[in-house]
Amino acid sequence: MADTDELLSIRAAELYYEENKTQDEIGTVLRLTRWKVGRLLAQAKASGFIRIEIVHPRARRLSIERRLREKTGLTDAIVVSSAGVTSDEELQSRTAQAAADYLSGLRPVPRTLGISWGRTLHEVSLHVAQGWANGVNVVQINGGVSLNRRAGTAAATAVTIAHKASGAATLLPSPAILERLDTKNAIEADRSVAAVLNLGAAASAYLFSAGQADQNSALVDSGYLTAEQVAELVRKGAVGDIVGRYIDSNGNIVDPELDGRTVGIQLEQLRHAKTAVAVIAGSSKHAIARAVVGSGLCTVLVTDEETALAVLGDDS
Amino acid sequence: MADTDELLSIRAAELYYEENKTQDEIGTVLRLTRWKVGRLLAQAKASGFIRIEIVHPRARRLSIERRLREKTGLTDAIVVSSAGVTSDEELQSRTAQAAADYLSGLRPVPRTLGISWGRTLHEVSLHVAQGWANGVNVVQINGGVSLNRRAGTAAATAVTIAHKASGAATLLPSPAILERLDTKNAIEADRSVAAVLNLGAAASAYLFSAGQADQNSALVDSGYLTAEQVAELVRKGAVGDIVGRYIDSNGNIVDPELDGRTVGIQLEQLRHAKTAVAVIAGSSKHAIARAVVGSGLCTVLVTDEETALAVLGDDS
DNA sequence: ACCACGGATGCTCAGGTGAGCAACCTAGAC
DNA sequence: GTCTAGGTTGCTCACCTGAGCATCCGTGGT
Repeated sequence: MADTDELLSIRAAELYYEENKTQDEIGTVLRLTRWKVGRLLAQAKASGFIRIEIVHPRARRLSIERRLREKTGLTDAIVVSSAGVTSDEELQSRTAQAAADYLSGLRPVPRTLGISWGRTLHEVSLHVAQGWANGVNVVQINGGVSLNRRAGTAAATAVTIAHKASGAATLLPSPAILERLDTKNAIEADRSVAAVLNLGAAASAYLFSAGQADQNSALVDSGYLTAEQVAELVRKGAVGDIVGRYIDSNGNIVDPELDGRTVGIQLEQLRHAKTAVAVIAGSSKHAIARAVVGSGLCTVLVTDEETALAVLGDDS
Repeated sequence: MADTDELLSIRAAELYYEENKTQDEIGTVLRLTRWKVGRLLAQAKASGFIRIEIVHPRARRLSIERRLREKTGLTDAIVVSSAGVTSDEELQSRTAQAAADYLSGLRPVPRTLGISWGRTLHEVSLHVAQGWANGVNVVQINGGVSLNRRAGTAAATAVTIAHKASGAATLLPSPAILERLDTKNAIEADRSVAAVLNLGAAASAYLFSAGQADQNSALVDSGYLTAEQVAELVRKGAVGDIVGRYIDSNGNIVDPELDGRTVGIQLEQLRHAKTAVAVIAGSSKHAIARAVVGSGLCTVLVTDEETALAVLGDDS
């Protein structure tokens, strides 16, 4: 009987959703009362046989967003749907788009926006709409100018976002990581650098991404670290980096010595920020995303469906 | 504007389908009238952004079935959904189940049912429900006893189906293909074989599957043909076989000489049958399915979603 | 044989929703 | 400036649908 009912509920669902017949008509076809049909349909839904997906690059998963807000202490969460996505690139592009959208809608509009740099942030900058705000100044919060492969990408990111909001960009004229601690101290003490760091520390909102801890990291790519150094960090528990600083799954600095040579905003400053938007997408970044959210390094997370589920601990 | 509307329709769809809010509530959230929301929703549906799938082993694709009936001359078509299917085996199992279901519901109940043999048909026999009919006699319509690897599978298929309908099974005591034409003529002339062939020719319904033309064919497996012979048939245009006879994409016999040595029902007899049910599933059988349906070799097709679309010519 | 009980069934009724229609903008032609 | 055609908007109304409720039925206990 339960078996018959299950089969019937499937037949009813086919007629209802595929052929869009009315429950009454289905009743006639299957020789049931329309109330029975309604109950079968409800049963089919409850059993999870009916899957409704919104297939669109801009589609979001509100239910996952809600769960994220509730389970973690996030102020807000944006989760893009991965329905119909085939490549990781597409997923990252969708997420970048969503981050750009979120930035445009951010209220109050930040007077100063602190940003990091990287592939993700650059893509966000491209998706931001012209005139998304009026007079937002953008300041880089971690070092890294001009060493990376396509020189100027980091600068372009900040400039583009600022320009599209009729604001000015302030670049941080320093490498991301210095080889010697005293060099780092010296450069931080330099007036031009210190001013930018202070500006960054006082930003009204932050937008940053994260890197996974492996040889594909942007820091390796840019020549600040070697693949071996990253492997060593992983051995010490690193799951990835944000603003150039490697953290473990609890959000703690993995290598204080290395961190001491890293120029940019302190994690504690991010942790105490009113608005810190992390944009993290892709299957390789589940661990770092979990660490960032779990240790309160951001107040807003923009991510993809799978990463969001990983953060929630819903994956196997 | 069109862009804004598209985005709005996605937002509306999220709230409607994921959060199941009412159109009125959505109107309040998005600052729209409820009619506008209704139109956005309709637009989202029309644009194909809303995908509703019924995820269940017994789910069918009624819309494809209808198109098949309309576009081809089929009396009936059963198309199982491939939503959530990962392996070809699962797809074939679902299709076999559907064929068994169809057989049970076939009206008028056939007094004599002619069947072929093979992996697919065997699986159908397992899925047929005990007592699916009362007093249906089953007769094999093509040769092939006991030569195949697991001897007796062909016989078991017929016996099982007959037994479950409280009927008797009549086996065709002959190889599928003979090496010499005169041996074939002699065996056909033998009274015990001729009687079965006549019985098969007079069956009130037929149920058969199809094989693809490659080295994985059941006929190769059973030792009736070598892989080289099949390759030669393919060179001549063969796309697969039904009841042991290889046909090209137009449904014509590929090799009349070989066909002359094949024991079993003639294709013309199938073509003129009132009820001929073909069960064909799996990605490797798209071509043969198209040939069978296109040349009127069956009146009913039981298949999977992808194969059905291939038959309709919807694939690239 | 009788009764109590849980689950299924059919119904009422209050919303929710889509089709169809009139009013209204808007943009271009003259 | 005026007019017209096409598209959009807000609305009515009839229909569809889900929640809640009374009833029925079969089962197991006494």
